[in-house]
Amino acid sequence: MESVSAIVQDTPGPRREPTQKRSRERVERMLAVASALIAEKGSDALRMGEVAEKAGVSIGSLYQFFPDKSAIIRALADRYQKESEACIAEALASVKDRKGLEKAFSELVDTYYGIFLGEPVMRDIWSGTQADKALRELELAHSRANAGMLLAVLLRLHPDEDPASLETSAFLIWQLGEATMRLAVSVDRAEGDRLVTAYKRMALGELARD
Amino acid sequence: MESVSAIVQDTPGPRREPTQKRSRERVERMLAVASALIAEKGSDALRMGEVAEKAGVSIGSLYQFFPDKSAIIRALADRYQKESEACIAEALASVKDRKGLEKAFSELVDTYYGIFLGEPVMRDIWSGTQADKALRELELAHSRANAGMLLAVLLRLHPDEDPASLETSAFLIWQLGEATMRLAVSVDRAEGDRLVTAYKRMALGELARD
DNA sequence: CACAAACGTGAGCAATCCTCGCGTTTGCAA
DNA sequence: TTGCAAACGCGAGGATTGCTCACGTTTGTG
Repeated sequence: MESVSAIVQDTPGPRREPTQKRSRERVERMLAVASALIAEKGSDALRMGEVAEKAGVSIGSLYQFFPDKSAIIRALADRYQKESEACIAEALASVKDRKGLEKAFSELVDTYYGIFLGEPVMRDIWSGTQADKALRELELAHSRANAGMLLAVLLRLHPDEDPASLETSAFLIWQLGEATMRLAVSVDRAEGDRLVTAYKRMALGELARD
Repeated sequence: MESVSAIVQDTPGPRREPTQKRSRERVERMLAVASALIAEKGSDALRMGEVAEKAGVSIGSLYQFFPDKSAIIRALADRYQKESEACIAEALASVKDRKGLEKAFSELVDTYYGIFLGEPVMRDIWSGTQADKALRELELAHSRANAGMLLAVLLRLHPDEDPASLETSAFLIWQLGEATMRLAVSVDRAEGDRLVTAYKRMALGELARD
């Protein structure tokens, strides 16, 4: 938690935190504009000058709250991560046995796939196209956090299994799930659906391993 | 094959093909310098001016043979792909039955992992950090070609299986293998080894599906 | 030897990220 | 109310870097 927020905001140096109501609204506008521009043209084509102009602020104001371009993207990524965490927690909350885990996992994958298909910004940010070290580290931190929720269930269901082995399984299953999502949304819909189905089969096989 | 070479060289517009011996040697120097710089500082930090300077050529000469920065990286990627293809073909050549496939696949994964660990340039290029559309397409084309070799074996071993389903399996297994490699080399060695082992288990499970 | 095509050059253009010095507004305590 | 420090806001311009282009040089060929 601590380290994640550090990656989100503080990499090149601290920036002013908006304390007044006026500037908080301005920051919201900046993020909204950035999100719209990424949805439209992709994060590679995001231009700081355009964000400032469309948000009705100066370039200087933009840099008062975001230390660099990547910080805007990381801030957006962090919002999506909060939604993801809630979504995963809800899906896994009521799991009581292996059968329940399989059902919950399968539905979670479908939900995630739907989110990936429907959220162009999230898709763009996590499309593995980021030449940005801080963003890669943030993604890894998010992924570990998400895998951790899966691990918690596995530890509960398999208390006599080697915890380190379960952790590796959970982490890999989660990472490969994200890789599958990225791949599935980059090919046509029919192939994407088949890939997600095949992934679920592979992941469930690993989850069923005793 | 046709489309791959198109992605490698011709995206922003054709450039001169080196016909004289002298210029071929110069192009080799440019690629060697670029490779060394990527190994040292990563492809994000590759500077065209530095490549030209260290190769002892002018910036203009560099752009006569590579239409843009990404073309240099794609040219290097293409060389590694040729090695990969040979490596995969050799590993899968003598597969006669399912048992043989499992052994060959397992060894192939180990070999690939070793290559990833030992080749900083290849690791960097395929680290999923490329904000470069042409390079992403090239990676997909390479991956489909490699998955195709695995598919050929599967079709041979399972002639009565649905070919479309086998193709999806082969493609996903290959893509997730590459994802696992990228992940494994980005964490510490011990965790990387565990992840590769877990991946092999998952992939072999999918390969054994009848 | 003439000449066309390939080769080689580097100053400089254009795009873009980000800084910095300075003016303005806000909240608050006296 | 008023004085003031801190927060806010601004945008010209510094710095970097990918890439172009007009021109000079070398090479192969009839």
